[in-house]
Amino acid sequence: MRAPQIDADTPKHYDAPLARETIDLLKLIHRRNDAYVGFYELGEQRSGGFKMMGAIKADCIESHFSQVAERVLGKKDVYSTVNGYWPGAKGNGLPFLKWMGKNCGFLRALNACYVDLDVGRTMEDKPDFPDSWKTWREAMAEVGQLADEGEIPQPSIFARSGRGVYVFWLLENEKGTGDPPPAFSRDQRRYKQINKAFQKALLSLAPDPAAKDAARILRVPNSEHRNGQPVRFVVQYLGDGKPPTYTMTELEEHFGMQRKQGKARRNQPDNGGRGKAGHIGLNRKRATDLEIIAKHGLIKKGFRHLMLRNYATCLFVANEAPKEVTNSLKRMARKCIPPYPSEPNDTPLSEIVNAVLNQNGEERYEAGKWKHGTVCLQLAISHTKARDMGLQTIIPESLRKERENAPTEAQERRECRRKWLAETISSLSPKPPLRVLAEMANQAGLTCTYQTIRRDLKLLSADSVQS
DNA sequence: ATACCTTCTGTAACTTCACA
DNA sequence: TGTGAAGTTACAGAAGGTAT
Repeated sequence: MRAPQIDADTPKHYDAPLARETIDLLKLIHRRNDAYVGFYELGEQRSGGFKMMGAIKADCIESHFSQVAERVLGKKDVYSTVNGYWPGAKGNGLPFLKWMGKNCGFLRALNACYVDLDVGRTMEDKPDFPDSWKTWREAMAEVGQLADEGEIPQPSIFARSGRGVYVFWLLENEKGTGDPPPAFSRDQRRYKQINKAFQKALLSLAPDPAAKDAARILRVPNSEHRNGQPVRFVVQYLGDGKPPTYTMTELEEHFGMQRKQGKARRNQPDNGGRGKAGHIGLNRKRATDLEIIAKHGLIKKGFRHLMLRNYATCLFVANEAPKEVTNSLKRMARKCIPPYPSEPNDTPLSEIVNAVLNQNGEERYEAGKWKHGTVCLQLAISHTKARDMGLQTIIPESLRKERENAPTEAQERRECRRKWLAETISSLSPKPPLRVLAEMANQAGLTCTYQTIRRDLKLLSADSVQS
């Protein structure tokens, strides 16, 4: 077994083979090079909370584990982050940090889903939870059995946490690069749901219901529980000599989880939010809208040059290749009324493309600041016209307001349910009990519980008193 | 970009009531 | 006094919105 690479002047007061194994395990979990793994220890008093030992950049674990090794290997109550963190702008790129923010806002990579099985308890510890009296060996065997039966995906890593058991399922992104997925807030939501599904599937093994968040820290491999028991990780190598990895979609599909499609959030990057991705998304939409507008013959003399330039800018910002920008611009020019160019002094299309391609960042930023409402006025796109054409973003102010104020899915569902309820109770006397009404609503396809029916009835009666 | 707030709904435990 | 049905309440969690 190779010894870990450590600084020559670092005193070696820890077990080298153990360090080697710990480094390998940490590297297996923390695969995104620019994300950080944080190490924490409990203060003298248990109530003292967690104290930061430091954080290591994932691709520097090999060279910098020595910075924490002495305080981790064989030591009691030391923890590390399951997932990878962004260290803040100041620390970004440094191999080792003394301090790093630890909350879900700083997460960068979702390395692994996990469950924490609170087994290994005694009858005296947990008299009401017989499941928790199982030993760690029994728990691991039962998890393995469930995986073999296909109830849960095969775990990537089992770990004896000193008393109970951790089980990990390594994650990979949807791109197939093998890196873990990013940790945007929507991904963190999915992550929690998947961890919850694992808990549900392992309900007979006393899963800790609180341990499902992405910001969690768990005991470091080869450290010790405060009871003196070692923390040992075991990787499950399958047929190809690697532990299994999963995309979040695969895990969601395994558990039959349906992704909720709520009303899109304003700040989602692909929906015109801030940042580079937001610009790309917005300009894609703008380009699509301009294509629709051109198809309807609304780009007329006087605004052709302006709109063609706008269109080229959109395509360019949306990362289209220069050749594609030129081709698309030619297609759009043919749809103008009359087709562009039509006069001898009309700027050639190639010049429009070049002007856009040669803009510097600031000029491009300024060029992108055109107002959708103004364009609608210029091209005579009315509220109804914009709606009928199915435009997404180049729409008059009035339509934007209307869309902003449109009811959410939940509001629409509620209105529908209340209407049904008002009609139903007016035809029934006496009023059926809440639970019966809820059952009737469910049969009518209006899924809800009796508490919801109760609230609806309360509001309906308040409305009738007012009117 | 983020934390914080509001709204909506479900879960679960509780209270109230009628009736034997 | 026990039982079950019905109503009430607290709280959690997710979605969505907003202020900074």
